[in-house]
Amino acid sequence: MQLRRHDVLAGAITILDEYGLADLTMRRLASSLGVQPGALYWHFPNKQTLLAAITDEILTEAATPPTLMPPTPMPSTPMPHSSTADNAAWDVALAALARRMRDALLSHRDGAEVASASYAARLASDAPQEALAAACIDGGMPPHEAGMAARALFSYILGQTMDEQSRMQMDSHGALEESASPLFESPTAGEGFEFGLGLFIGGVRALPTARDLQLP
Amino acid sequence: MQLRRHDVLAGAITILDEYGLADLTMRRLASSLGVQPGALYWHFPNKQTLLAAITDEILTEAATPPTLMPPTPMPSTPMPHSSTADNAAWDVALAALARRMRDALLSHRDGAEVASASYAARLASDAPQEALAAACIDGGMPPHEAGMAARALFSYILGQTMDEQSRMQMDSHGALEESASPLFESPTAGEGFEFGLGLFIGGVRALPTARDLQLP
DNA sequence: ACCTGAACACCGTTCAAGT
DNA sequence: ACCTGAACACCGTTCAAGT
Repeated sequence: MQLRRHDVLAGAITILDEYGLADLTMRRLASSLGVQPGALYWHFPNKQTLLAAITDEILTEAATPPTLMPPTPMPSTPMPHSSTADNAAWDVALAALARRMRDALLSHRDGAEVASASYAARLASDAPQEALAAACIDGGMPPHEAGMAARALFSYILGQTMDEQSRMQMDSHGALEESASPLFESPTAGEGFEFGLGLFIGGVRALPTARDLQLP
Repeated sequence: MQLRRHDVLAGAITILDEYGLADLTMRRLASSLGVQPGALYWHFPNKQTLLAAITDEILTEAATPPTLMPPTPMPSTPMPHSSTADNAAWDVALAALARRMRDALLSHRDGAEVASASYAARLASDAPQEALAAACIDGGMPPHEAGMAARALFSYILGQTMDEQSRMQMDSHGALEESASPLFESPTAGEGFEFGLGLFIGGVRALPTARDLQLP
């Protein structure tokens, strides 16, 4: 049976989920696929690129909602409120997108760390940021600002989720802590993310006002 | 001449600035200090801890402003507006703190990446987040929310700065790009950071209002 | 086209033994 | 207390040669 690019990717994700990023080595991946290490380099030029492919696999689906198959168009029933071109619930859509990305990262061990490394190496797809930017544009933001807002929100999603995930790993791996100054009370799972997301969206909502004011 | 912990740290930062994180190996650091690799392990238990010490060195100073030596107390001149206990310019202070942290990270090659790794490993000091939280409390936020806001803002600072820094490195290392979809127009240096910071602070400012509304 | 065999040039970490 | 010498157990990557 010949090895296909997709098999390498799937094998890598399996090792990631089961043993974590530290144990995801090219040699270990090769032996789990019953192949010599060098064989992997026919399918991927290097490890960084393989990690970026994992990142895309994890996030790209979250960035493109299932297109919500219009539930078999019932031509007789007129949709209420569906005629306005401008999406009134842009904030709901933006928040939903952000949560989908967080969930996708959390659904794989060390997912946020892998993604962070891939984006730092500038090898992963910009689809997630573009999806966020599109939601901002739906909210009436000019494209340039939407791009910046999307990048800012995505930075937050990656960083915050990485933080949560490393906290999880520390907790499961024999937690002791609650030491000296635990930065006040640690928020429960997801509370911190939701709070930061709320701040961000509140900031976007306040933007038209802020433009007249003086930003600090 | 005996090696001291501080010398190891200084040597590591020198290699980081000159050659980058990829070239900062324990063996290379040892030979630059004229010592065997094993010697480093008397001063630091492992490489991760050394990297965390670098992170603290880079960020702790930025988190604790120079205390603004009260310019030789002139007891005769009464300070105008200085009697209010509540800091009215909390947003200015918060933004200034965030900028100091960004600047500190940018002042060392791969600084944001080193910090990101250290915080992911949960080995770096929480002083930066605590400083941000204190500024939020000065703005009237309850401690629990201030902690969450500080974590969120710090995640943003780390992520966005890492993004900028990796972009810089790509630009200097033979930039081609401006390819297919450059996520609209790339912001000029610092513009992206300021915009996201403005969103975040706008969100904090809008918090009391938002608490009555329904967050999405 | 896809993979093996085998090497190259490294890593981080440990630890007895020295001074 | 601080470091050497030397090893252990790995890495990612390359590349002629095979099929």
